[in-house]
Amino acid sequence: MISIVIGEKYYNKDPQSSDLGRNIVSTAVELLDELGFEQFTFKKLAERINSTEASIYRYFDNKLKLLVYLTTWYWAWIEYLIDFKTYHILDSEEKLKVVLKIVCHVDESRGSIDLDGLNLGALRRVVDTESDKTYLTKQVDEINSEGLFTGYKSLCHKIAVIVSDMNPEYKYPHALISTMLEASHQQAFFAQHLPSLTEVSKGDERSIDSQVYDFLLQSVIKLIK
Amino acid sequence: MISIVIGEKYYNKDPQSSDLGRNIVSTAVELLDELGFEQFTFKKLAERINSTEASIYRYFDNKLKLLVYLTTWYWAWIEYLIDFKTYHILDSEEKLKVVLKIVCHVDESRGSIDLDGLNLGALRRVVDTESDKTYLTKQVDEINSEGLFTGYKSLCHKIAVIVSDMNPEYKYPHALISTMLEASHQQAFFAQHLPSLTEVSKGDERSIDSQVYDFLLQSVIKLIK
DNA sequence: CTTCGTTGATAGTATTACTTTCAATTTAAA
DNA sequence: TTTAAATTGAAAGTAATACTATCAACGAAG
Repeated sequence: MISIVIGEKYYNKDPQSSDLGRNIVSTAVELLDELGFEQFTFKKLAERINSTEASIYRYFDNKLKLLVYLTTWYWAWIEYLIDFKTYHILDSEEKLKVVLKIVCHVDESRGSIDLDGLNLGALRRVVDTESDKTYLTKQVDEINSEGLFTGYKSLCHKIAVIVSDMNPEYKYPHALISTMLEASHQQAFFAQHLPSLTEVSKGDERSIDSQVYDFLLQSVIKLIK
Repeated sequence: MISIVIGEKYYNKDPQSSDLGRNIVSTAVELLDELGFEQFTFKKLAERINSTEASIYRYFDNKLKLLVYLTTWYWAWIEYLIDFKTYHILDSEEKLKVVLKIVCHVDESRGSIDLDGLNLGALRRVVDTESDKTYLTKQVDEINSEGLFTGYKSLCHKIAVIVSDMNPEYKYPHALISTMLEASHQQAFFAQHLPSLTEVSKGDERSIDSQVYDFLLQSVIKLIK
């Protein structure tokens, strides 16, 4: 039994320390998935869990911070999966393939898996659609100076190291990986909502996830070599 | 003297048809640049131009639609520049280079250029930071079905055609170009606010814009061949 | 001279994003 | 076992947001 632990700078009171806290987090994921970040409010969340706005504010300053907490949890989980599934792999290229599969959710068992009581399918959709909003705000520098983006940075760096390992001459390992991580969301989103922006297609016999994987793997490998 | 014309589905009343309308649009760009989309309101805009909320609502349904209008204007302008600067070029690779230069704002004369009374520097920053919010919302499908994303789609397609021209075998022209267009914002943003996510650096002797251009050009060319 | 269209001014509503206070209850410590 | 501390719920309040509606003043066009 594993558990993702998130540092205290993300919240006022550790949501993992109480039933109410865990309930706030897991219900927030589902409500964000249903309503989207803009329509999501602490009031609605409070109603859903039969609690009050004031109680939720005791855990999180505001909904942006809650979103930052959730995305950090998500990236920490991805990083855990990477460590777990690649620690025995020696070949860098093989390692990179596994990493991209994890990032693109290829080979993932269907249905809504739960970990720490979180609906991972919903969390993934929330991250796909909303995670960019954690930094596309005038508060970026403030949030960043509090160290709240270290989860994403750490993941990006971990993968960039594999890239540098494959080709120490390659000039843009971090730029490449941040671009690819973003593309993994975007291409899946475009396939669903703006299909003319991508060849990745809902109608294809292969899943969207494996098409995105195909696109990213092919791109990354070719660029590094 | 040229002028970018935006279709009527984007507004209730054509902002180009009156002083007030033009003032709304040009001041909106500056206010969005200053405050960011979340803090920007029609009330604040009305105060800045000594008008009223009600008057602004006569032009635009809400601030999302205004943002969609502005990004559409921006992409239309980029597309105009592409047509203008590449129509005499026969070689596809040469064409693509020019296109990427335009997209990355390389060779652009410094200072805040004005076109149609718009502060293009501010508009560009707004597009870099806020444009993703036009589609990362639960209203995507609705907005898309009204045809309001055709500007971006058309630009993406225009560049994808050049890619297909260079290599008809390449499988992902649209996916590649949408990824690169997004990366052109992101990498510039990361260099400014989250520098550990990219090798593009403020401290470099070359401008951020030309570093991003270098990264994108090198990537795109290598992937197509 | 009249009518239409545009804008400004004012007011009003429901919702959001919080903060504050207080009482009830549960938990943990002495 | 009592006592104090921490947690939550309940209720109320505030300033701002995202609108909508009404009406009067004004200028331009017929």
